[in-house]
Amino acid sequence: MKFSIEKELENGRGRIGKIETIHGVIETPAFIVVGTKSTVKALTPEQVSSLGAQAVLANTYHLYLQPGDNLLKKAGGLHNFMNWHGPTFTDSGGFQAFSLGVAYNSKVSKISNGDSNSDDKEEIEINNHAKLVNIDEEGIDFKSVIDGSAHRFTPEKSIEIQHNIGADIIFAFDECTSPQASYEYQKEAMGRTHRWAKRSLDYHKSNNKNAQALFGIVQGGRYEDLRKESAKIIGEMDFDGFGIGGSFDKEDIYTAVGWVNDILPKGKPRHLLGIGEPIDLFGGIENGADTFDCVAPTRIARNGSLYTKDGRINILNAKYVEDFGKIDGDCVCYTCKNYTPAYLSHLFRAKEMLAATLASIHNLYFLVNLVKEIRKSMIENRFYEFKTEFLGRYYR
RNA sequence: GCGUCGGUCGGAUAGCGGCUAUUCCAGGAGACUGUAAAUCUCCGGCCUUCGGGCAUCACUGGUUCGAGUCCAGUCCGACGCA
Repeated sequence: MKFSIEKELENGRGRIGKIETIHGVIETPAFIVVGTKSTVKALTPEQVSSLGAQAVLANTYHLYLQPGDNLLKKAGGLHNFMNWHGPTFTDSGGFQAFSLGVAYNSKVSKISNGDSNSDDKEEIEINNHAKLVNIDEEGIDFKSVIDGSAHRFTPEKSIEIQHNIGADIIFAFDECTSPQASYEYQKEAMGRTHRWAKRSLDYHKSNNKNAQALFGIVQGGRYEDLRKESAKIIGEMDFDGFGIGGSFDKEDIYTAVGWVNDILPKGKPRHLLGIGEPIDLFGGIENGADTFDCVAPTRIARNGSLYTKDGRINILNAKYVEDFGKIDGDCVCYTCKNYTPAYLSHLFRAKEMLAATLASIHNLYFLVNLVKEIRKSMIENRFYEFKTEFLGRYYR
């Protein structure tokens, strides 16, 4: 993998660049499409490609459980198996430390809106009994979400699995924490993530035969001193690039990204893990993130929500039943060019599978294209104007 | 005409003398940020000073401290017999 910066944002940390992999180039900044189980839900790779996506991110935990990383190896790797021949990423399974841990069976999101009350703490207590993970210094015991069977991930194991899966860019094994975790816990988990980063890197260096790139992951929650410490420690390790992970406060994701990116080495790419609301993309790019991934566009699509330039809409609302106009104004995606709100409304109400496909195409196009527009605005030195104009309309 | 069974929210249901009338679907709204997710949450008689108050199980009476539930009659429906 090779990364180059072509231009930097004036009065900001942003950059325009490109990541070159043996499976193709990613022009950054870029929105990476999530395909957890080696498929972008509801879409064929041809559809993903034709809506403009440059790369796909799959998940180590899920593919390890099903169909198994050895099967992917036999299939000739992720690209061949899923018939996506562009660049790919795999997440390390570190997010599942959170989603199947304290977040299991709860409403806790990795993005906190600030207010934490006693009810939440009570909920966390309950979840400690239900959770499917147990974390110790050496690694994480996971229970399978498929059949409840027990599995153990260590940094070495995660990298071994990712080598078998064969994505172009892979991530160090980390622990994604809850935004509600205490400072003390964030610090403890961060220290563990740093030790795991070193072990991930060591294992990778001595076993990487396929020119895969390894990204280290910065943690530290919402605390400035921890974020900076993490960026320094991870940034000094010999990774090919970096992920910025973990939990954030909704209002200052960008602030935290800025703290980190001022410390990380400039010449290597930075991936902001799991972030992807329009406002977050502007904030992340402005503060020096190069790539993003997020389940939101495909998940909310399947649940009937669509991005429009005037904000999110719920196509299941009664007002769309007889709306034969446009879904999103002058949008040129396949869905908008060919179908009306009334038709999508019908497909969702009738629970037809095409609903998920058409909505996913639109939402992915919306975000992929938004990042491309942001990139273009940076090239043309009008990033701030574009940001003000877009967000002013989106959140009006 | 006789007999049997039955009428509970838009539909389908539970409820077998007692407290807030159950559940599913349809309907209305909301949520979703490195996917446990084609998922989840809330609303659904009227009034309210937000404490609560008043209704309601086809209809009319009755029994009872208390009735969707028991009794009688009426209306409606299904089935059976003529």
